[in-house]
Amino acid sequence: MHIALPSSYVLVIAEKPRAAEKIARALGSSTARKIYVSRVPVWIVKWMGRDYVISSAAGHLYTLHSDTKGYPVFDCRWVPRYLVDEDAKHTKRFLEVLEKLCRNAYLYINACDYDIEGSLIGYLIIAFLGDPRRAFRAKFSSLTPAEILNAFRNLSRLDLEMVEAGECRHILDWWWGINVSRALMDLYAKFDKPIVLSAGRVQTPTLAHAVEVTLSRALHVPEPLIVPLIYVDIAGSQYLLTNLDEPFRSRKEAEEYLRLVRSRPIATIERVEVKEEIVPPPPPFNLPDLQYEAYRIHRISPYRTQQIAEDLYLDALISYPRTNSQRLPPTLNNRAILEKLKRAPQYRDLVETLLAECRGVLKPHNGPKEDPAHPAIHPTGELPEKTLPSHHRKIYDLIVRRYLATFASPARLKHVKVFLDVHGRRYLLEGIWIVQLGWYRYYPFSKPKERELPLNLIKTLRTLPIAKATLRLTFTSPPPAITRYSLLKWMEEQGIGTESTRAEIIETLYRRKYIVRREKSAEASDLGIAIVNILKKYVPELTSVDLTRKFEEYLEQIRQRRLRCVEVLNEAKALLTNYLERLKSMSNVIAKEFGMYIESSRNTPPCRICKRIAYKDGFCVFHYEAYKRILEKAPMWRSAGYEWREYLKKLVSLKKSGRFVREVAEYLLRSFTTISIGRRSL
DNA sequence: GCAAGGTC
Repeated sequence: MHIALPSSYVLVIAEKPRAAEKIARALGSSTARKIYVSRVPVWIVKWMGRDYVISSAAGHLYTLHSDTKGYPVFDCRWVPRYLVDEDAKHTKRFLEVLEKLCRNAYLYINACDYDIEGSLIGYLIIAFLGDPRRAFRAKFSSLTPAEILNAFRNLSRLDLEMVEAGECRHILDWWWGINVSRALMDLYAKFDKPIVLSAGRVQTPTLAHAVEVTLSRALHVPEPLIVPLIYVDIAGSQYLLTNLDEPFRSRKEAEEYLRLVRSRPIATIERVEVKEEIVPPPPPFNLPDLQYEAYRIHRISPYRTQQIAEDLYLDALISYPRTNSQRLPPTLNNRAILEKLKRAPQYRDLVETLLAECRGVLKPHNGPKEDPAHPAIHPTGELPEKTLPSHHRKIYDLIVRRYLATFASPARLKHVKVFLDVHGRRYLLEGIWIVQLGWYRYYPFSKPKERELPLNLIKTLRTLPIAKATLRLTFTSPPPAITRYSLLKWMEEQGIGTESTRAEIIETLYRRKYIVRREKSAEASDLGIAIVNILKKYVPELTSVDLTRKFEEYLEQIRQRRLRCVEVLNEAKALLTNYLERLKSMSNVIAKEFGMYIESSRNTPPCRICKRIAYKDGFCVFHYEAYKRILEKAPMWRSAGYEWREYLKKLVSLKKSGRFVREVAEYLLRSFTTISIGRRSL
């Protein structure tokens, strides 16, 4: 059936099709009619006696662009995205439909998400295709009918302060990012054959963090630690105690302690703690929680998880995944979803147990995080038509189980902690029981490992006999290696990037080969280290999260009309021009600096160990730093019983030694051998 | 080609 548009109407512009639908249903309830124009959904409703046409963008339909080559470049302007972005072809349809709809509209309402980006997305459409003088803003913080109706009954004027702040943010990011990226590529081309490089307000601080972790691992000199291993005997079984005090650094002291323990092998019970813990069921998933669990349990990267969740969503198996909400709305028919899930053999028993357990009362254990547009991720109850690929199946299973678990009863644990004293040092013996399985039945990935202790017997005792006491030599560990997930978490903690961009920005760092896989984890590459060190020296702002903080302050001032965008831009332009001129004038020096960090057979003079430029004492920056640290820690190792040569050998064999440390230790051993053989031959 | 930000 063909439905004609009214001859004149109020045009409502939402940010995305799903929001348009919510608005249409709120205003028009059952009378809302939907048509498709070029596959873009357009809703027609009558509300308060007026005709409304409701359609949507698909995120940003315009982007900043400049035709100017080289740098500095500041002349970017808004252009339709599909013209300059191969991956944005679909935005053409949306833009053309809005262009048509704008022609017969007598009023425009910007009903995009009520945030800085939404204000800008809607404004640009109205400014380019409609008329801002006949436009209003609808402000709602959730897409519930009540909020939407309230927003439309109380329309605001266009929020031009928000628009100005949004545009300012876009331009600042573009100026900093494009200019510094171009400068880097230019400089690199003087060192080696040209490659694509980039830098930006979010990616560069993240890379700087990756570099810091990588270097502190690669330069890690393990320190020897001596830990007493004490086994107590309880009713014929042996239990290893956990050390609560610092390990010994000196072998002599540790051996004295051991002699003391063996001379009187008794542990005194200081205190026995018994605690019941009630573990509430988890909230349903939002996207970050799902990404965290997928990585923790299946080692699936955050980016991949997001892609898989989108696939599952497009297959109608789960709800919209790009949500920050940990809440299931009361309107959701959980009963119906569970009944449908029951058709899957692997969930039938679980669902039946759950329904029996909660006697049909399905109350989700909602979390605190909310999202204006979407509920928490949940299965729709639809079942896959064919077998899902392995990773898809794992993600789907996580979502289903987490959804079931959120309705289940709490789990109950019993913790027992026995605090002991052995000759002045403190130890712990721990037991844990699952008293009631609760939600772990549905979501076993969080179930703790049980460890039983003869508690009743322990309660009657004041001492425990020591069955065995020895010393174990261990070594300090480097910080854990970076992973896609640890970077994502770091960005979240720092408050840089957004929900939908973080995972992608991390992929950019891998694509540029700034971060590379190494064994099971990842590390910053020489290229990544070079970029960070060079930018730290010449464009320091870009390597720290402070730039984001500065932007945030500026934008807030613009929103309060205490500052104008043009003032902020003038300041940024002056600063950047200065930096870029310096980079240009120093280009020969900087080209050489790449050789400090990146191995190349053309580097002269080379390091004694690798093909970087020698920096000091014949070593490159990294091997020199490692050499310095090895010398610093030598006394500590001597007191643990290692003379110089044994120390170096141990550094070579230890897995915990940093890469540069091991290479220097190998080198020192090698040159030591060469010298002694040389002498003998004399 | 280069940013970061929306969403498909």
